Amino acid sequence: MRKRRNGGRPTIADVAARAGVSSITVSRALRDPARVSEELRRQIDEAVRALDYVPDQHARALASARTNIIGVIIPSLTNNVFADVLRGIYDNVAESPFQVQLGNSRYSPIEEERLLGTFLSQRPAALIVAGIDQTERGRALLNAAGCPVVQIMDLSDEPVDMMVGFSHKAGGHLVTSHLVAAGYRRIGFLGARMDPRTQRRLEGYRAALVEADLYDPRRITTTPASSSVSLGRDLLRDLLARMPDTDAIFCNNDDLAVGALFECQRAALAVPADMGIAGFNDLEMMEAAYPPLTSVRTPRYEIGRRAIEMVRASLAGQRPAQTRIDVGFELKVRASTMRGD
Amino acid sequence: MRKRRNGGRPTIADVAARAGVSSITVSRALRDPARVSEELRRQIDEAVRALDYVPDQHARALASARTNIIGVIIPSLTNNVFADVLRGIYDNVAESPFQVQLGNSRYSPIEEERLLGTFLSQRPAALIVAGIDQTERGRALLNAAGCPVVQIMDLSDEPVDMMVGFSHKAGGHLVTSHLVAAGYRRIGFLGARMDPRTQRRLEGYRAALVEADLYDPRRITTTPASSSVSLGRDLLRDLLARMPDTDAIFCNNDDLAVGALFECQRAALAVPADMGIAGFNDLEMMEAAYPPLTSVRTPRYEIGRRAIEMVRASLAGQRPAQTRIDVGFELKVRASTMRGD
DNA sequence: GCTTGCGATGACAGCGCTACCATTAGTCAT
DNA sequence: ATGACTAATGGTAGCGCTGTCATCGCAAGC
Repeated sequence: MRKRRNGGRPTIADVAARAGVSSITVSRALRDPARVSEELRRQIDEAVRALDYVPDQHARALASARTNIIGVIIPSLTNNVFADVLRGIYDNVAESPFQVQLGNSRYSPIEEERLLGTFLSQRPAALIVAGIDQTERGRALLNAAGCPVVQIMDLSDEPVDMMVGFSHKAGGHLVTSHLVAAGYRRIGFLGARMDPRTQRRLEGYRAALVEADLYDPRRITTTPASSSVSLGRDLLRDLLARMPDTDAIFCNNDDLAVGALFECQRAALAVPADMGIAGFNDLEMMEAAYPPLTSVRTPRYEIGRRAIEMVRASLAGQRPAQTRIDVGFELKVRASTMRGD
Repeated sequence: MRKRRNGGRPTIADVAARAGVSSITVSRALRDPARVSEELRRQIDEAVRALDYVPDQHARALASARTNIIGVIIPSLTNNVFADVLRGIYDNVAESPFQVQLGNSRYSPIEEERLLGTFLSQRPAALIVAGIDQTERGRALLNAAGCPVVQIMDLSDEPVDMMVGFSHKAGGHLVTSHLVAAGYRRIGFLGARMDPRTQRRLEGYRAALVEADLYDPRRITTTPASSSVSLGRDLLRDLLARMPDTDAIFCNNDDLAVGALFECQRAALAVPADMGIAGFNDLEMMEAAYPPLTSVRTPRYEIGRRAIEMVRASLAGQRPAQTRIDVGFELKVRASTMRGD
């Protein structure tokens, strides 16, 4: 009797023996049933079930120099925005033979580059990375990846391969223009983290205010700290200390907007009369706040879903017609910016 | 010249040739440097660097029937509670040779069982699972896993292997007793999802109110829907429609508490005078709310950190002295339950 | 009837690594 | 000096699967 190191799990040879065929036929029946006659296929299926056979992924990967791992690199685990994207990814991978390998770059391009190296050394089936702001070497790694690559959350004119996202600058511009149209004139900006996407939203803000001839850089309040509700409170407090006549704020994150709302309540500033508040992303809580908060709804789950869709199509040999998808966004105007004048 | 399927990556044989040793010595030098003489070790290190050699994980796994994958199964990606736990896990795995494989059971024990099967078929180095409420077969799988297993987030007297968590019932009891002590007499319960941990918090609530002779099951409002801020608003509205004299609520999640706060503002109910509000978990936003919201702080990051710590100790052959760790919790009393009477 | 082509199946040789055992040289007690 | 042991290194044989080529019928075409 042969000694087994694998804890008694059946191998493809066991299935083959039971089905009365060679192991390579079992391998084919499993990977591409059409290449095996119907009768053998039935016998093999029976044997697989009877033995409770599960293919060994490592052996498969070693022999074929291919895996079923989709690497996903995102900058944050705690940011709800990415949680929704991940849900879109995991939900749509669940029924497939693929597995997700998740990496957290913590908003550091260096860390992202390191993760890319680690992931690529495992020959992933595909790679999904958040953002378009890789380091030079990171981009080189992606270009040489030899597998489908999807950049998500943002848009640029030079995708490494495929891309699903929306324009953050346009989003920032839209919401800021809305504040102007609503009658606000001294509009501030609250920004946390200041990662590249945040920067682009700020650019949109700036462009909209320059157009309206209302731009005043002193109303921009940012911090490298990561976004949170308490930070929204603190940033608004800072801004009002410096520029007490500010009459509206665009918060680059919904967390900040909620924090700012609480700070207004604390300072007895009426929203939207004394202070207009708008956020970005439209997390679920925005609509439930009192007053409900204006925000830019971004289709985050959809981004995850589409990314997996593109990956699966590519791997099935059907490269999607559109390799650069703009999923857009939608301004949700709510009471927090409806000034009654 | 031999054909390579691996895209030209150097193998252990290349390193061995360059260092002038056999490949098995390279293998040893990499895995357990102490078993190789210092001189060879130096030469091998040099060769590894020169060739930019990265071991093939799949070949390693196949040959050794072991991997460096730590499987983690959690019930939700969007719940901030688990995001913090994940952060604790990922942060503490980053510097190790281990990799995390994440599974999302979506609060379904069946799905969890399926994931356990998938993960175990890959012979993980260790498994971390949320909760103690596995299916019978899931528990059997864990018992037979043949690797360290850590159950997290909860406590029981029968760990499969190791355990890091706290008592949800005690947490629910503590916060409810606090409401009683603060002078509230008609205390409601808002609960979403009603997963096992939520159920235990409800048990704590019930026990505390029975002790105080204030228990009235009609004040319990629950839903299987998943927790959210808008749900907190809706549940409180329901509760007040049925039991308008309710003077305080324990919300089984902070989301619900924030939603309830907004609903009080909408209904012009003063917090804490007309309505006391307490949550659970103490997410960051609780302290920033107006008024700041009472909650039970749970050490979520710490749970992730300790789980990895236990796993790494076990795998290093140093089984931790304590295999069942109660990380406790802390009641954060804030203005939302400080009635001035 | 014989070639040609094609679909279905199998034999065999690895993929890159490690378990296992063998070998060698050196150390120590007797 | 001998055997017994240890530390350092190597040789060999797989781990479980798939790529590649070979083989075998069998139908179609001349």
